[in-house]
Amino acid sequence: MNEFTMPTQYSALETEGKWYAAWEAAGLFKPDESGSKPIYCITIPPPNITGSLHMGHALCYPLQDTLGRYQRLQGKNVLILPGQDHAGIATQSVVDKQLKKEGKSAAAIGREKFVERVWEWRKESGDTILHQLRSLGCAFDWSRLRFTLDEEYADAVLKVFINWFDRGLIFRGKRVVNWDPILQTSVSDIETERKTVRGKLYYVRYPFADGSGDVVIATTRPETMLADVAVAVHPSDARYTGLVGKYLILPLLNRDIPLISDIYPDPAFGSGAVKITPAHDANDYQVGIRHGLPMPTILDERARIILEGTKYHSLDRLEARKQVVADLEEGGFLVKIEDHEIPILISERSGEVIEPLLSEQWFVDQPKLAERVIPHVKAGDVKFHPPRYERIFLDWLENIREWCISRQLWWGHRIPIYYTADGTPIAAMSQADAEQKSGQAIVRQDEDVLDTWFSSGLWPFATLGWPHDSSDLKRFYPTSTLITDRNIINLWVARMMMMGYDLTGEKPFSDVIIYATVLREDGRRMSKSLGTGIDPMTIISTIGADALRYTLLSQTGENQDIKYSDRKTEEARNFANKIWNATRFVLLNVESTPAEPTQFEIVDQWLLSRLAATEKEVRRAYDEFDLQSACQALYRFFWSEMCDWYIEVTKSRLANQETKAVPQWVLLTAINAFLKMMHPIMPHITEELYSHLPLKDKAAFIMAEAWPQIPDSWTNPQAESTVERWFTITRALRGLRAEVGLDAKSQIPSVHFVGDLQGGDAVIQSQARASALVLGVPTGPKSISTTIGGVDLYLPIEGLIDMEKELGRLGREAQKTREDLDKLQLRLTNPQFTERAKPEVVARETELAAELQDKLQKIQIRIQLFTG
RNA sequence: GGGCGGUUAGCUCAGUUGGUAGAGCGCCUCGUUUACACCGAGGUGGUCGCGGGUUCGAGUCCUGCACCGCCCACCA
Repeated sequence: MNEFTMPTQYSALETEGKWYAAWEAAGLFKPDESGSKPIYCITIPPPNITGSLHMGHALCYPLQDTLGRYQRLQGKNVLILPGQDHAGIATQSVVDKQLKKEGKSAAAIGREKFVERVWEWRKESGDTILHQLRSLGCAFDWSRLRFTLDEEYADAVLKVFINWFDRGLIFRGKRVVNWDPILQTSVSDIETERKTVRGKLYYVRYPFADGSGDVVIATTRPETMLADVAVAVHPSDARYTGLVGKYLILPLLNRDIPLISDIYPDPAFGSGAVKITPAHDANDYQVGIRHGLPMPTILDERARIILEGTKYHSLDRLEARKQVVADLEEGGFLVKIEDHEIPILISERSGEVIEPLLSEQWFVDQPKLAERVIPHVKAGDVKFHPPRYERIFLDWLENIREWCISRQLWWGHRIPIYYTADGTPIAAMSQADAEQKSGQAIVRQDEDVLDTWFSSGLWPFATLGWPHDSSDLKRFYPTSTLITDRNIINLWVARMMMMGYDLTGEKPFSDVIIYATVLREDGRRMSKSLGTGIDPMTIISTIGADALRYTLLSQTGENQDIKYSDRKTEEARNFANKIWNATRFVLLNVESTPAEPTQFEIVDQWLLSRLAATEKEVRRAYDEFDLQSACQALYRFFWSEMCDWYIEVTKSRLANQETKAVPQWVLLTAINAFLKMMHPIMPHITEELYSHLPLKDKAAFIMAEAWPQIPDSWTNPQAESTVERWFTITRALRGLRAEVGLDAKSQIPSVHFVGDLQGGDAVIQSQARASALVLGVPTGPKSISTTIGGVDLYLPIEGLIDMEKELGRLGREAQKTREDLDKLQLRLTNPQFTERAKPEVVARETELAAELQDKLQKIQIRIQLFTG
């Protein structure tokens, strides 16, 4: 396709596909293997293999691609390393559901077959999202693709476990953990969500064993009384003075339990007495520990009651609640029921209410690891963008707790713990290793797998070959930038920091960018389950990846949320079309690169100066991850300055053989620079247009180009202010003609002016479409007029317009001017202002007041002329 | 309960160290000029959430409050 066959509408669909293949074939996604260029590296947040592209991804991954492309243009050796996360719980759920549909179950087919089955599933449909990232234009190095269950990666994970186990950073313990009764595994605190629901508060009477009255307790979960081992009251609570130490009869089960004293109960809440169920409540567990209480468990892994020989046995927890309440009532133990707001924990994965459950799990000593990270963050070794997230991050690290890393799943890294006959745990890479290590026979391996975040915490270095001293690790680690969303700052970023500092001795990355959440236009969340999501692939296949990228990236700054809307993608599409057509215009007018001119006109200098300013701003914006400003600067330069003004002003010069060389050169230079600066955000269209530019020295791809080098000498404030004054005058003239209803196309016979046009006569005349500019006040016919930038403009309009209307307009203008002037004078006559304000401010406002004064006088004269 | 972000034109948002409020879209008027109607020209539109304070001067700084959103938190 050459410029003459370029259609007048840009078709993203025809353009985008071909370039991705071309870049990849040219090896542009891979870093240089040799050379001394500075390094830029991102290991992308690995999407889940179960995932498919959503709007969050459509922001996150192009953002990383944009930074990578920018850094390439800046001459860096760039590696953007892609990968995928095995996503333990999510993936296991998917396959579980499939099995269920087939009438099978994981339990029935067994661990080995199940894991095989998951691998099969991954082969078939686990790569969907990787293909989608390609259609977004992401220039990732697919030759280095990593998966958290790759053999090498898995090796690294196990080594970390063993290392930490041997150092005492990993230990086994019996704790109350968050149990998900649907997934039937423990989940960590940060994988749960707190909610408040309307519920009931039950007041229950526990009689004293000696028949001397009773104690009333309040509970939201009466069914757990079946596992009560005590009732606690606060030591300062006068109501219970002298009663502590006595025994109570646990209703329904008729067991004796002690009344104990502990600081946990809040005397102001309920009756001040709390039933203690250590195995099914984290707080009660602490009380149980403090008092050495027994900790019977009465719920199984599906949250059913396990109490052989009672009527409650095998009831679901909610069924059991009804039964217990009914029985309490019947037995006369139920005092009252109140409505109550109950805080509950929801498992983020299954949506099920979490059951606190006492069980044996593996833990990581996070407080110890965090200690090492905190000073580095405080010292600024790792910077957050926006910076407010640093505080949030540190707060969490400073209050961090143990991390439960064992999951009762099959899909994942199986915990490398082997037990000898006497139950001693040995951490080793294999059973053989364990036997060698312990000198004993191994009877079994731990059944659990590791929390997915344990393995993804190693991402920035395990993907580069750690723990081996690989050349990639040496060259690309520490990585440069991490881009992620705020929901996983604690879940993932913190883990990478702790693991990175502990295992590599270095920070995993220098900058952490937290990007905005993409909401719907109405401000609601996009959610697949609610059907409120918008599929990015649909957008890509209608208006193109570039437009989608621009839509999201042009809203990306320090904001917390951005709203997606079709109107915005339309804007982006229009911008792409504008870029297409303006370039098309230039190509129609420029057949080859002219030599660099030695003489420029002022408008040329103006555009080059604007280009210089734009380049500076865009570079600053990219460097500070402020893509919003980058887009704004590029949009303004291209559309307002280059298209609306420079091209329009220059058309006549381009039509003339004698004068066309200079504007041709300027336009080509501006477009070339613009396309490079725009390329990181809109890679396809810029690559396409670049390929058509008739440049002498040109890289094979814009992607492999260098960032535009703008000479300092192009910065020309003088030219900028002069030319912008011409434009202001032009706009004023256009305004005058529109005011009186003259067609925009028709020529005005002549415009009179008084004042200095600073060489802008020709530009003003042509852009305002006047057939002549005449110096001096028009003598004969009546005119409409205005004063702008120190120039009085007169448009003779006798017979063309309604004189009454014009008088009205002049009256309004006079009034507005007077109001402005009054405000200013009020300030200028205030000694407080003239004495305390900065002298330059006073000077400027004094000058402005003089101008307004002058303008007002002239308007008044015109009114007189008109009426006279 | 604690913390963070937001509140500026009908809509979505910019607004640098305090110095007469901006963009895009929408709306209105005009327009088939050697790119582009996914366009061009002009215009309408804002007591900058509310109340105090600092200052000659506040969208911008301080302080209360309201509303929206997010995060953290062991009250049965």
